[in-house]
Amino acid sequence: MTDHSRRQVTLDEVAERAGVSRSAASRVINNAPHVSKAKREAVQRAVTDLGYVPNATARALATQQVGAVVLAISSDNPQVFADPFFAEVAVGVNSVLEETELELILQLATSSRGQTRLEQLLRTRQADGVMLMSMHGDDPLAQLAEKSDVPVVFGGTPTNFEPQYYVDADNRGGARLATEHLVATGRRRIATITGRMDESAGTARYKGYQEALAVAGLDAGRVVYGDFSEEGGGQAMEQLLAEHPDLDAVFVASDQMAIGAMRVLKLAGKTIPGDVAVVGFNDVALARHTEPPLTTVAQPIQSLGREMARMLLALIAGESPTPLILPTRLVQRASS
Amino acid sequence: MTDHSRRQVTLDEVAERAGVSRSAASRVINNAPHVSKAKREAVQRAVTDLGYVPNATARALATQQVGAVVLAISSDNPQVFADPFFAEVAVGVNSVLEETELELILQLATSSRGQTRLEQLLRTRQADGVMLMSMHGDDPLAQLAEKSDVPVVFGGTPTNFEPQYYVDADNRGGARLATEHLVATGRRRIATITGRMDESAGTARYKGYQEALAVAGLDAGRVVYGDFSEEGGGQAMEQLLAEHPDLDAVFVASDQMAIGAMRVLKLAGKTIPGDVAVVGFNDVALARHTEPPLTTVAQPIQSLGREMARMLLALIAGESPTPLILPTRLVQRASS
DNA sequence: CTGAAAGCGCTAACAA
DNA sequence: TTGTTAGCGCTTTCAG
Repeated sequence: MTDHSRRQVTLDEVAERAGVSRSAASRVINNAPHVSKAKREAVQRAVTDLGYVPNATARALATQQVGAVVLAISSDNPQVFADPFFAEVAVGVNSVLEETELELILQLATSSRGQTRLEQLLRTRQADGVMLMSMHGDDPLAQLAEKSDVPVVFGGTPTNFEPQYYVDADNRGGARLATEHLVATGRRRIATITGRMDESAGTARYKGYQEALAVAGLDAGRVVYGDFSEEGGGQAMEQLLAEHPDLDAVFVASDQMAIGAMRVLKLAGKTIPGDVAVVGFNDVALARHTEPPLTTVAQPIQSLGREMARMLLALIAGESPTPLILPTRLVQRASS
Repeated sequence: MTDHSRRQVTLDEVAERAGVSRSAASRVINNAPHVSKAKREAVQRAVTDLGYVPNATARALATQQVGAVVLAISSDNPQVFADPFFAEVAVGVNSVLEETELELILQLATSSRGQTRLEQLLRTRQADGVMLMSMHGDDPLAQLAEKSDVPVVFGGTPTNFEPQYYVDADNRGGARLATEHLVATGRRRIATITGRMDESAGTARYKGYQEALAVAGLDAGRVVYGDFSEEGGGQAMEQLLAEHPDLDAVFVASDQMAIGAMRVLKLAGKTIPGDVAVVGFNDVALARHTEPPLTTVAQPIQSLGREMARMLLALIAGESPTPLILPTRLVQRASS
């Protein structure tokens, strides 16, 4: 390896080596026009000879563009990251950013410190754009982001307003799919355990459930409100069993909750899917391994990340992309 | 589209508003000494009045410090991120960085583009420090990082050399723990399914297994080499069963593989842990939910991230921290 | 097509 | 304790 790595090679050095002015060198680097072929080649040679790499900071200062975008995850609960969801989104985002010169800055806003930083970032434009995944519905940061001067795209939709630019999974459609499947397989007394109703994923899935039952002309009254946790899913199932002992199926708004629910169901002596069919949501890795394996709704998580990044790029380029809703699909396994 | 430009409040404006020189203002901002109380307060007032936030880019250019560190994950396989491991490390890292002014840049180096960028970064100091998790042993990037001018701390250890600064989980100790547990519960014909031997986690866990058996005076010859995947775990178990039908326990170097192995074991009519005891490694969420629940070795993943970040901070501050090996612990469940 | 010169916003050495 | 003065490395008018 060449040992030019000691001190940084500057543009001036390149220019001198190539025997041209700094501006000419600059033009070549940014392949701008108005440079003779001869000079262009001389500069290129100097660049490889010297191992020149432009100083991103200086460039950022001169162009007033940071060269970095932020993936911000705002949540009141650091626990959410135990979920592979986050990682997969990041992979998707990264895959499209890799094609550009942009860096990816990660901003987990769980503590108040983290939130303050995100706020400042939004106010002072320390990034060229922000992708914000807000894990609870009425996040003040979400509002602030929407008003910000910095281009922002949302992952998922806040509950209290509809952002201008977002990409979301089709939670409602997925829930409808799941419930329709239950109807199609002969179930008639279909209950649901909802997610947190302060998250749009929670409300949307509940709506999907209602819609499907309305279309089928079935009663949508067997409802217990859950919290997305395994623990909570179990409790909800107990309550459901007590209030509606006749149920023959349950659509559970997350796999975690479904796992808890299945445990309770088995404890109560119910067979799955014989007595009660169960469908979950998310298709986490665990779903394949439950007893019986869990029918569930899969979301295109990596695509979500990818599309968020693409949308942000478009925004930065001055375009006006339209919001996106990505399709979900039913994954049938033995529990229904 | 909305006009995303807005002028930023500069230090000069603050200085003027406060009626002091720019250097005085600067000193206050960085709370340096040599400023009279009166001026200090005047500046502070101006700052809040104007809503001044320093321009990080300009500061970076002037100080020659980027104000950001990189968490780089180098792997030939984008799939590794499906693992929550990555997310948890990031959370740990973030938690300590949150206490500082440093940003966290994520660099997933799976594609050659990503690797090139990481290389450039290492060569040209576009970050104040790098945390490198290298997922396969003889990663050329690892060598490059070690030679780099930029402070680097490794997560896990490469197979082909020992870096100066690293934090790793005690894979060897964990494997020994697991195997000793098997010995202590009366098993005598203990097999192992190893991980990939081009990853240090793979070789270290294999060594731990060997050590424990050597100490116990038992035969350590029932070995099949695996690849950390569920699929591979199943195949390895088949081979093991064919070659060593007398085995009464198996230490499997990852939970994923253990799950595959348990499936094969059951198919072969073996009871767990009656006929064959099984112990895994990692304590993934799934381990709690297998049938029977999987005894496994837990690693302190978040701590790993936290300690990496702390070590990097120390390095940046000019200290010489010592490498760290974090303890693992046995989580006993029904499979052993 | 080419190069000189004026910044981008901040820090830091040096005088005063 | 103050303020003045150079830069940090790059981009970008603006004349030539």
